[in-house]
Amino acid sequence: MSEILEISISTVSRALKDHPDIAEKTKKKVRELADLMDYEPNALAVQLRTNASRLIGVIVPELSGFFYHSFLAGLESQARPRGYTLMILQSNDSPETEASNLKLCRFNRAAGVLVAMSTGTTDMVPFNRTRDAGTPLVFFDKVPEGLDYPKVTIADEEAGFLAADAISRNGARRVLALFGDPALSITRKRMKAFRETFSGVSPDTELICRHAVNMAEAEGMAASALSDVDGRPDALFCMSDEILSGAMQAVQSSGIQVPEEVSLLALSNGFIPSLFKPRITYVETSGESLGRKAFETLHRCIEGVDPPLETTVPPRMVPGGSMRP
Amino acid sequence: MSEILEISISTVSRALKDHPDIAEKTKKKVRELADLMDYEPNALAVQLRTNASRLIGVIVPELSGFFYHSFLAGLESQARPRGYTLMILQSNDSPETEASNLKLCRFNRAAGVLVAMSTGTTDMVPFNRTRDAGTPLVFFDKVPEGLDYPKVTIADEEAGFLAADAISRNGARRVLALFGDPALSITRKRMKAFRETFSGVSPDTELICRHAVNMAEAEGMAASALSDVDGRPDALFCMSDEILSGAMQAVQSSGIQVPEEVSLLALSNGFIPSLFKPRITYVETSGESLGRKAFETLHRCIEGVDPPLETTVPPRMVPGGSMRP
DNA sequence: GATTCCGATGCAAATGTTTGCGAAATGCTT
DNA sequence: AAGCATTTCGCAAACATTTGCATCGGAATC
Repeated sequence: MSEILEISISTVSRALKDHPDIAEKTKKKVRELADLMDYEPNALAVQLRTNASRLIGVIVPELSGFFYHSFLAGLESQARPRGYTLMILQSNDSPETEASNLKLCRFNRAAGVLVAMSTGTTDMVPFNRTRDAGTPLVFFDKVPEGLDYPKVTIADEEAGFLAADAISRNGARRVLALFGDPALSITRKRMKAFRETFSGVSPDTELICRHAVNMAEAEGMAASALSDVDGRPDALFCMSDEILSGAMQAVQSSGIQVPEEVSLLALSNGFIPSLFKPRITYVETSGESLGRKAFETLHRCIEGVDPPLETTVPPRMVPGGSMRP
Repeated sequence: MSEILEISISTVSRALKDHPDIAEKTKKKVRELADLMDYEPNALAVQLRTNASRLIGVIVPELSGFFYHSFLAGLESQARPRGYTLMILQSNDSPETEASNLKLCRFNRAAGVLVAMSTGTTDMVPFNRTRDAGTPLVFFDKVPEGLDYPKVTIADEEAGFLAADAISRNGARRVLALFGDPALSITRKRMKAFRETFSGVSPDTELICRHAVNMAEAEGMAASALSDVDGRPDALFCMSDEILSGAMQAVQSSGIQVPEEVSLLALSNGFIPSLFKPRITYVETSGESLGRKAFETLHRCIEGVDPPLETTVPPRMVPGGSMRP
């Protein structure tokens, strides 16, 4: 270090951190030399000593896909300026690699961990273990049922409500609503809200709810419904981008006109709906906002102030041209 | 640690690493106790001592884009099993934050750094600085012109060739080819190869090349060409997902039939083309493979063996239904 | 001129590992 | 039984930094 060229060693440390104990002129000298030889303190040593890293572990089921990416973008945009850095791990929907990812976070002494649970995870032990190790843990998007951990999610109920309200006000008579995997709490919540507001607000509209577990299934369901000459739905709702992608295949194949013959509404991040003409009207479930909120609540945990246990990001309607006026 | 319960301290270290010096029975005892009290060595201390972290810095212009997610997914799938972990940083296409990201990588003693350069970066000093600090550095996708650093890219020339060849063999008479920002080396390479093979293989086909800098521009160009009654192209080429997305808006609006009235071919990652019916035929420029290759060459650098200076991932035709048979 | 006090700086311990080297213990050979 | 090799283990240094406490010089006070 610089002490060879001048004097001392701990003085350098203090000078760099602007400690009041040391004289202004030596501070100045140290700073000058420091950036002359562009000195960079060894983060590992610092973190070892202070036992506080600036790493945030992020565990997601999968990295491909549009949602988590916008989430990461939002998260990074918040974390970066505060000096935090993201350590990204994907668990491939396997509880085992999820657990090993958690282990990796502990191993690296992450300042905090953000996790979107894999679909099949039921065992909370690995999570409790990292919490007991003193690492703040907050869930997002795919969250566990209990209330032990802070969670930040899209306001699924509100999104379901908004969607159902818009469709029923649009005057639909028969609507096909496609949902995702019923094992996920997101789909259960969205579906519950959707059904309830529907039966409340326009009880005599025919509502068909189906579950599709992937794009292909969604396409199949939409195709068979659209080809049904007598009972063809006049409105189609898709609870996610994946479902929407599948359904759109069927719509395009069928040659049915949007919105003249069928109205379309989706819950989406916004990207997919903008690919089609007319643009699909959607209720926005913004990954970016989710990322920002997630950082915010994790940051609170790290700072030691208790964050709200449940925070949600509000959805909003984004009009396109896929619904009859 | 466990020495309180038994004996010694460095023995524990050696036992855990299966050092030949220590007896099998004590190894066994140590291991048992270790996972009984699920002991996790402090990565910070280890890395400080050995001066070798398992962090790979990844610097990209932006996280929410068409391409980098699949890249990251491929990268992570390789890095994870080898015990490496990803630290991702976005530079927002600003050379300054790019430089500060590089600094962050040095600061955290990253084992290696992967970077896709920002558009406007010309100053190589920050890069040289991290190289001089002993951190292996490899570029991917958006790479600098010189030959100093290992680079891994899509084989742009080959992709351009494949596309041009397919279109001309398809019997097009008039083709509109939409390219991206001419400032990017990717678009220059793709366009050069495209034009050259075209003029070589079917010199009397009319070829119109245009540059669009974003989705909206691409839409505009495609729209005006498609609405030109006399000179409407019978084939449309898009050099990227972004361009394709824009062009598809125009195609859908125009009501022109694909592939009966116009053939369509794109260079793409594969996701966007699958959203439309008929599926768009495309030359695959796989982000995942790029990610895997990128890890491979960086890994070689880290291990000290010299990697090839330029490696490319070969494109391949993926037939859809958007070209006349 | 001695005591006190204060501002400025250095010492050394501590963080949790790894690792070269030496020591103790054991076994084997004469 | 002594010498030697071999196995098994502990000591201590090193990694780069932070921080409580001691020290040192000088100024101020009496």
